[in-house]
Amino acid sequence: MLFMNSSSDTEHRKEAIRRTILDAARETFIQEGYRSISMRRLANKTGYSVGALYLYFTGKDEIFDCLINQSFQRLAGTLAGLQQRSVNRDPVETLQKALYTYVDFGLRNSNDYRLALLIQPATGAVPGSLLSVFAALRAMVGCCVEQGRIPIDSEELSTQALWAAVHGVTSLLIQQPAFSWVGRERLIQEVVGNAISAIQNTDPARLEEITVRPSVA
Amino acid sequence: MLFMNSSSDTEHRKEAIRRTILDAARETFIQEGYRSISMRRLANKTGYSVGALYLYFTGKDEIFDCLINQSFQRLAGTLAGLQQRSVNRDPVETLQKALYTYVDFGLRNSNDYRLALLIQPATGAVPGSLLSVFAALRAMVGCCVEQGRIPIDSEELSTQALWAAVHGVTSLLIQQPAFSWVGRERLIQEVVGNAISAIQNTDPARLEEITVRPSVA
Amino acid sequence: MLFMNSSSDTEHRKEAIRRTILDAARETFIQEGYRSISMRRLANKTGYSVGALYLYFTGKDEIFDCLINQSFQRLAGTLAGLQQRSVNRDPVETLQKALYTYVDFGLRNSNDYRLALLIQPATGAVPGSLLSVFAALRAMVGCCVEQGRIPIDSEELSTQALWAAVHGVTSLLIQQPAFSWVGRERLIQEVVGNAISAIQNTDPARLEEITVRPSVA
Amino acid sequence: MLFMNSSSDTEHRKEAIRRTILDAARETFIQEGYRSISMRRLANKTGYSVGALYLYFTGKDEIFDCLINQSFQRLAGTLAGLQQRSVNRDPVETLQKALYTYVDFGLRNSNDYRLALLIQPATGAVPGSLLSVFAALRAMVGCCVEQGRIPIDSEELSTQALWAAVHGVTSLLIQQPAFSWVGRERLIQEVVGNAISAIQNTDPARLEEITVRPSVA
DNA sequence: AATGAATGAGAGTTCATTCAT
DNA sequence: GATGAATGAACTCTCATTCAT
Repeated sequence: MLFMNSSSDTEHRKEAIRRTILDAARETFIQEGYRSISMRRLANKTGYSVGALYLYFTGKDEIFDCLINQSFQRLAGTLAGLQQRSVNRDPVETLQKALYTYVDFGLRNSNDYRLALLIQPATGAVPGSLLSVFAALRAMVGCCVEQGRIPIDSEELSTQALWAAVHGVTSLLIQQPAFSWVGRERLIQEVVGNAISAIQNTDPARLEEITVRPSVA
Repeated sequence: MLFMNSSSDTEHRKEAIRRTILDAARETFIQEGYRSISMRRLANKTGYSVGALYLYFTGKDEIFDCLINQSFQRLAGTLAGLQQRSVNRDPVETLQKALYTYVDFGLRNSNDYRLALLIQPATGAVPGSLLSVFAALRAMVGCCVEQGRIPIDSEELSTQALWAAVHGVTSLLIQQPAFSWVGRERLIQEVVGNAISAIQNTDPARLEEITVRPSVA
Repeated sequence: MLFMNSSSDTEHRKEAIRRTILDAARETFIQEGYRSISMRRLANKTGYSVGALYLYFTGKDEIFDCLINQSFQRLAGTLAGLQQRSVNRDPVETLQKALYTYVDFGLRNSNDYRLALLIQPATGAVPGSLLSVFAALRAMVGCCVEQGRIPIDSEELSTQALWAAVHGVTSLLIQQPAFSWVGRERLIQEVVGNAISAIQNTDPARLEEITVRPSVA
Repeated sequence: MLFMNSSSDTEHRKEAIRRTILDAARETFIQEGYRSISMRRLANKTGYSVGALYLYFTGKDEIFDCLINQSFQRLAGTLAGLQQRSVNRDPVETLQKALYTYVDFGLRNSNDYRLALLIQPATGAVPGSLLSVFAALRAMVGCCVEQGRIPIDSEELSTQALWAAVHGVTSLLIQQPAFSWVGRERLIQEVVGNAISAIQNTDPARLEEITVRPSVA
């Protein structure tokens, strides 16, 4: 009886320490920029020795991956919750809310966002948590399609276009804070509004009209 | 008389060598990725000694800045030329061409694009060449406004929204090549098309409708 | 009465666990080479914790020493058995068999052989098990002397020369597998044959003839 | 004129420093055993910084390789000189001298010898300088064959057997200095004498007689 | 003007060993 | 008796930068 939960306890303790380390990593990261996270610095911040970090993570990469996944899983969860709570509401409005949520999330967790989307990933694979975020968006677009608010067959395309729109404004605001933006809010509203209204009118036929594709030397 | 131009000559020589170094840097950069550029490697490529690089540049950062500026000045120039050559054409169509040009440029010079817009700039200042690119876009939008194709007073806002749109699709395609995009071309056309049609309909009044702004915990 | 054997039991248990650990060590050792044995890896293989290893061994060195001794005790035992079973046979032939056995043993247990004889021993002492192997060889040479097949008084010298011969071919074949050996078997037969025939003719007088001893600068 | 030799001078200087570093490496190696050569320690010994070592060598491996090659090239050179100077002498006597020289070399440069032949080489390739040593021995054996002192067609086999013999005694004396050897000189003479006399009598037919090849469980 | 030499700091990672529990 | 946690020192190697010549 006494030891029944021992392995479970161990797991819990281990997980708790992993969280501690990740929190410190995130903080260091926010304070000093992504450049400054070295295993040694992280060890100092956490109070652990360098070697101890390797007891909880296989290496630096895993720490980075965990940071990113934590963040984006939170976003994906928020988006999923949003959809569940809005089951009888206007799906387009819900989608719009989701886009705002996405941008807000990026701006509030700009370091994670940078880490996940702006820094060349070592591996070419798309992080699972990012796919979850995309999937959540796509599910919302799917609702709109079901209710006839978005042309059929454009579900994937429209979702990708929406992603591009919100990512564009989010990353520009993060990476170029010194630019003379017309108010952040106003720009965000413009971009989100444009994206939402555009996909509602997406007409495959229209695409055919555009034949001009310039080249750059 | 004999030495009158000496300082000018010196300047010319200096500038020529700077160009030589930058060319080698760009090439190395393209071949091996921005991560692998070290001053030593760059010295080997150019044939100069490591120390010599510091005679022409204050350090690694300046070399990077120059690379970026060179690239974006080229883009800005291309866009300006586009406008000049399209003086009697439909300004919206010209603008559309410009957006495609922007995306193409980013995809073709993905290393430069990454360096300029996706990697945290050491200094907060926006590079001048990037401002030039933006200014070129804005000039085109201005033409549209002049001809009544875009609502008055939304010039700055619309340009920023356009930038966000093209930057969004460009950077996603660059950074997430492994994602299962619906064809690149199709996505680009969708995004550009959406952005163009959206700004034509931008209605300040519409913005007021949107009052919902969610928060993320 | 109840506890009389407790210390003996304890000893038995301890010894059993030591054997378990050594077996795992040997296996790891064979699979991954001596370089890769770390206490952590060994702990994983055995299922024990790292700390537990230190309850049964004073440290890594003792584990290595035990491994070596185990192996060479096995060889010494094999050689002794060989002699016992060959009590009425030609002692020279038995000796020859023993030499082949030695080489075979080295090649088949190359990791142990490397560990014992090719890697600088931490302590200067000759491992006891190695002395046993030598003693077994020497006993066989002694038989040959007794039966007049080898000149008297050269027993120790001859045994050492034999050892040198078999060790030479064994270690070269182990350490330089890439060398273009005339077939392994052929070389072994040549070396063993040479050694056997040479000691039969060892003539102390002959040694005196050799007076030339060159020096290397 | 002034700069004509500049690259040559540079090369000379570089080579000189390489030698300095190698000397220090050899010394450290001799004093503290092969285990203790780390780049840091070597840097301390030489007075250079760690990074500086990498200006002259590509890494630790190259330093090791150079140490080994230096030594064995010296041995190969000595052997070659021996043969040249003994052009009209008894080739067997010259060969005998060479074997003594080999053993002496190993004992006097025991660290190099250990490095080259007793420590598992990282790469499977046989070092070139070791091949040179073998080639020198083989040339001498070839002389003996030419003069009818050694049976024809056994040249390669005999040379390998000789190598095994001298390597055996050399490495045993190096690795087991605490063993109760009958005097070093006496053992060496026995082994070399045996080897020399044995190859003179090598008879392919004899090999056929030996059919017994035991196995070890 | 130009260089080769040199450096110190820092990177990620692994290790044998200890010890409170 | 046994463990999980932790450490500190060690490892090889790379870097941007400086400076005497």
